[in-house]
Amino acid sequence: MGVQVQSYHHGNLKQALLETALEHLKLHGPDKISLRALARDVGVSQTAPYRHFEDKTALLAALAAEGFRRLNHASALVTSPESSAARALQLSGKAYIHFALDNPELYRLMFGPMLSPDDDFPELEEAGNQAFDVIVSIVRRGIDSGEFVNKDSLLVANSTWAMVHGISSLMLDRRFDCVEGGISESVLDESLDIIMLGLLVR
Amino acid sequence: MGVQVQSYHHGNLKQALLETALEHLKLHGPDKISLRALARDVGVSQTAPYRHFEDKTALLAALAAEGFRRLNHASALVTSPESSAARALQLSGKAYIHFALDNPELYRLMFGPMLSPDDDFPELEEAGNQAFDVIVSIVRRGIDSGEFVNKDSLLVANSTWAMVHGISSLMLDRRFDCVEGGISESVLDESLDIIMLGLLVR
DNA sequence: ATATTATGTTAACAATGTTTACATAGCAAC
DNA sequence: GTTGCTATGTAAACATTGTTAACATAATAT
Repeated sequence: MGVQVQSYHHGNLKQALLETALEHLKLHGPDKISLRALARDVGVSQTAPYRHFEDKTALLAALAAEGFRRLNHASALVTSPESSAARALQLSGKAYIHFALDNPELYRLMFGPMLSPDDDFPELEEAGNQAFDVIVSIVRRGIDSGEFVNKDSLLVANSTWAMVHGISSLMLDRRFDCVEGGISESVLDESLDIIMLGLLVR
Repeated sequence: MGVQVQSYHHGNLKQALLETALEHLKLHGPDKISLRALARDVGVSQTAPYRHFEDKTALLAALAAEGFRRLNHASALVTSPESSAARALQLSGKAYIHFALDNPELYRLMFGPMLSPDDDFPELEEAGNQAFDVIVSIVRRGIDSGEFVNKDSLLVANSTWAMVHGISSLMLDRRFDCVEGGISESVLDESLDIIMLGLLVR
């Protein structure tokens, strides 16, 4: 027996903090996250988090980085190298938007004002860049294969990301018409079609 | 002479609070705004704001509404009924993005997580809708004149807004490549061209 | 075994949002 | 004009938060 009732050292506090923070994010917005509340939930003193995160902001940044990694994963999963670039972009975009709608508060944290682009969080920056790279590589493939217009691939990727992020963001704010309490796949498809039309060679 | 040194009643506290709040927004992010600091700056007790705003959130909502009104103004100003819808949309979009870049923290407040779409602020909602209407009316004109594809005008307007908002948001987060310390007009034009290409009848 | 480092705790501080009770001004009715 | 009513302001207090400083304990290396 000898169940480990209480040990002075938690053992995996950093991870535990991030996980409960993700839980809290599902309930309230990112601005409502409190270090002390996290510590309470994990069952540790209120200053313990400071052994693992310099700041509250640092914890939020780690959270956002995890968000980008998951977004990454979600949008990269659906693409297969066999399909056309256009189809890959469409599927990837839909997966992206669905991720945002499924994790609204996490997404708001990732792009919200709690994390200023001025402060320096390499982990966050890299995860964000990788999310962008998913789009870039599909766009490059489309340009190389002649499917897409022959414009600067970074510009095209940026525009594509802007479109997908814009739809996600407006939908989260209920400023993009969608079916009450859900999302209409056809609306999504048609919106994505509009940007794709600007990309395709005619 | 009898200069009015101190009067128990401020006279125009609500407006004064909003104005200094806009000042504070230029310096720090929306999450850094403090009711007490505003009261201090205006020279009034820390609880006086509660006579004019139920909440801190209510003040932020009023601020965001003012932001939408200004955005509105900025993006509607540049459109003239004589020009083509395509040109109007391009100019209006550029004005929109410039507004976002000129008022980064205000824009972040307008779309940030401090204001949940769940809570009810009629003033904010109306101002936001009017911003949308600017786009809708241009899109309608383009569809009616045969310039734009004959799709549902709300869908097209939504997509257009998504594009413009996406560009703005990514640029504010420095996730959209642009000239260091400024914005490249040509990048902006080309990005907007891409969405426009999807709209134009071919 | 001992020293060092990593990790956790307690106590304290200043700042904030908010509520309650009280004070004063402006104004309308009599 | 006095009397009340309402709008607007103040003061005091509370709970909560982020953060720091000083101390305690565990894990680890020497």
